[in-house]
Amino acid sequence: MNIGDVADMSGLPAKTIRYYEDIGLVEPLRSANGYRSFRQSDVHKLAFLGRARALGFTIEDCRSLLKLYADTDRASAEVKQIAEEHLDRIDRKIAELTEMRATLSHLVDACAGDHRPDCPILADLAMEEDKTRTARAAD
Amino acid sequence: MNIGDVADMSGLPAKTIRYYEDIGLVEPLRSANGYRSFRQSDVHKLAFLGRARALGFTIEDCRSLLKLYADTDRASAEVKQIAEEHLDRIDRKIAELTEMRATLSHLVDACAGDHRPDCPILADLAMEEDKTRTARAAD
DNA sequence: GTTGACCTTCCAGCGAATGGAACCCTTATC
DNA sequence: GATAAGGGTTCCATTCGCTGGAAGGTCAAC
Repeated sequence: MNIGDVADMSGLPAKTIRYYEDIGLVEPLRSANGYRSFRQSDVHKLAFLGRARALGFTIEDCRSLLKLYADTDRASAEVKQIAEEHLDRIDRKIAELTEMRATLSHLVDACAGDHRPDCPILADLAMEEDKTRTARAAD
Repeated sequence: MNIGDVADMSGLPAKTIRYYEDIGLVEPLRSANGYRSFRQSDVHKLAFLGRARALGFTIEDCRSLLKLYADTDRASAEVKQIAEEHLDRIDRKIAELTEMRATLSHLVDACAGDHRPDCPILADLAMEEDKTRTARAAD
């Protein structure tokens, strides 16, 4: 199979597939004309990568996961550890964003959003000495 | 003030402050010896930037916000629009992460995490035809 | 005069692709 | 046989927001 077909089947852009070959995640064969020639197993691997990336695993995680997948003697504990660490990362990210969201939506609500220049958002960012600072302290 | 003092006061690393000068967010003066010489207003601007970045605003947002802050004829609507767009970005990101989290924690829970090789996490990533796929479909 | 803590510039790298240029291969059509 | 469309190839640059490090200049204290 050529790269275009594989792109269609795996849902990954051809560019990304080439990149994945570059960094050693897949190793397609080559046809006589120099075109990459993908086996069924390559397509399967790429789809695996697509799903792992969609779950937010890093490329290095993906590399480990593929290795574990290939190793039928693996311990599921190893896989689970990678997934749990990733889950932690996600939780930390969500917590961070949720905090941002709270502060920001607070400020947005307080802003009239009209033609006048007075703006609690700017006042907060500038840490001006007014009620906005109190609002921040109250968070 | 030299960059080290400003770093301490603003909470930003010196490297970051130099970078912000590079991209035109601050324009400190220069002393005779070539050292950057920061005014009080520069420090204020940098602290503003630090807070805006902590809320997740992009550098380009920050540039706009600084411009609006400097413009006493601004309409608060302009500030609010930037903040609301950012809030949307945050909401979309949170939604994305929350979905990842749900799927992933599902899989983690289903994985024994012991010495045996059987692993629903890998099975799902590989889209193997078993109960895991059903679990995914049920999400 | 020498140490050590500052400061300077410039270049490279992170993650994970993505865009584009310049060029080759294949197939169909005129 | 020429040509055009639609594949494919490589390589280099760019994104975002810094961060690290090398190589060197400056300054105050001892």
